[in-house]
Amino acid sequence: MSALARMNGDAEEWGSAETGADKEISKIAANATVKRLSSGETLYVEGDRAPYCFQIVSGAMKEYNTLEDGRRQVADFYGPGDLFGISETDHQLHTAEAITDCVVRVYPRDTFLRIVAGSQELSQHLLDTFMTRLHRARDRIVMLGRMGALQRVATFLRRVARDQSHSEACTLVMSRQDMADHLGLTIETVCRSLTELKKRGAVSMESARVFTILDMHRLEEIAAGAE
Amino acid sequence: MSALARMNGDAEEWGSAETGADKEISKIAANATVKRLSSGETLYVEGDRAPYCFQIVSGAMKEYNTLEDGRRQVADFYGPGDLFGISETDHQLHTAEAITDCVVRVYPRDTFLRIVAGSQELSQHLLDTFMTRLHRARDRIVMLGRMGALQRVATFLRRVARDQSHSEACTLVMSRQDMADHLGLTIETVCRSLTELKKRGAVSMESARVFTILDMHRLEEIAAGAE
DNA sequence: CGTGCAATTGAAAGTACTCAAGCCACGTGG
DNA sequence: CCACGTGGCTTGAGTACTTTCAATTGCACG
Repeated sequence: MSALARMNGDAEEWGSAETGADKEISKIAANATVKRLSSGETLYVEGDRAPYCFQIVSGAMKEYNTLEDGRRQVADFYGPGDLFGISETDHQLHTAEAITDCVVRVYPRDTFLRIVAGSQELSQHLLDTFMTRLHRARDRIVMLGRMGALQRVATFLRRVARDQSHSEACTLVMSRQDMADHLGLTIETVCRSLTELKKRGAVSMESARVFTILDMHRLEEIAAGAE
Repeated sequence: MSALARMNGDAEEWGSAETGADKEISKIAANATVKRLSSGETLYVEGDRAPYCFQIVSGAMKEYNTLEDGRRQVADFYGPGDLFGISETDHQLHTAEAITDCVVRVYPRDTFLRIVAGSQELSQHLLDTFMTRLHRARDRIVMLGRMGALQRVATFLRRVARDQSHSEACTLVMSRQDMADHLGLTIETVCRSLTELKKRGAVSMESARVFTILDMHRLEEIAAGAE
């Protein structure tokens, strides 16, 4: 289950009643405080000391890097259940900003890591989370390194649709700018690619933030690189 | 310490005598068989079942994905000490190929994971490894998403030089094709970028595989995006 | 001293970017 | 209630950069 799915609140990776790590997780949750963010508000900035790590209760966030000249690259989007703000260093690698109004749990980093280390189950779970995230990051590396604009946008829509797992009317929680920054394109190129996908009958757009896949087969062909 | 450093045998992340996880690691090493590969030989292919994971004893390897049309994206390079071929799924995500003649240790995946799970220290270590790898993958995402060709090549050389940690005569273990596939460029663009870096006096090249940084400051400017 | 492969260079073509307008939905104020 | 402004989205024209295709050079090896 990917972050985009959780963005709609469809599932919870951490803190749900399903996993076997419940008791352990409640130990961690006991150490959490809760913070509310409005859309656009930033939670931390690249380079900050990182005494806390975070978990989304509701809403959606993005993590990104900013280059000297202001260009941005969003590393990932997160939704309900997702844990973020934790790395092998003690400072933040990215800037985190709310895409929508959010509620996040705040864990003291040291406590969090200590509790995780003490539970084989949690360790395993956290390791899986990072393996999956690495997997996703590498998929994006392939996309950024070797796919054209149309292919990137098609791939992105396909993933959003799959993650939302209902065939009708998928919602984009993020702006065109965020999509562009995620896909390594400009706003304009994202728009043009969407227009092209409409022109080819692969998708339709009910509004700027709502789309429907009309022809999954064609969309997949395009995502796979068909001209 | 990054993979490129280990490529020269400068350090060992796993299996060195330095870490505190020695006894645990020896338990794992006891389960290992050893395999020799010649340069160009492939160890596994994307989609293969993954009953084993691997660790380089000597030599250098690359892990890459191939798209339908033959384009490649190399996910990472690995050197002595590096562990690879392991993920959250039970099939391989990449193809692994020897860049030079190699010796690798082969671990049965299940045994490996069981032993790791049984040791807090090893779990911690493996988690750190994956966090670091995710960190590196995201750095590359920024590079691929937002940097131009010259900037990518400059960044790459700087990293190679830093990892080899001797200011003179750095060695490129990989071919131009591998560099191109790593940087999301074509061979030709890599060459032209190298030529441009020479022209600007940032580096010199003793041969196609050996370079020296003449002006680190300028190289860093270029890597940071100076025109 | 050829042969063959890797690396480099050149010219033409293509793709995404920049800059510049328009468009559209929505909220505000007259 | 409607005109107006704002911000996000879309479209267009020209430019810059990377790729593609095509030689050419350089180097290791027989």
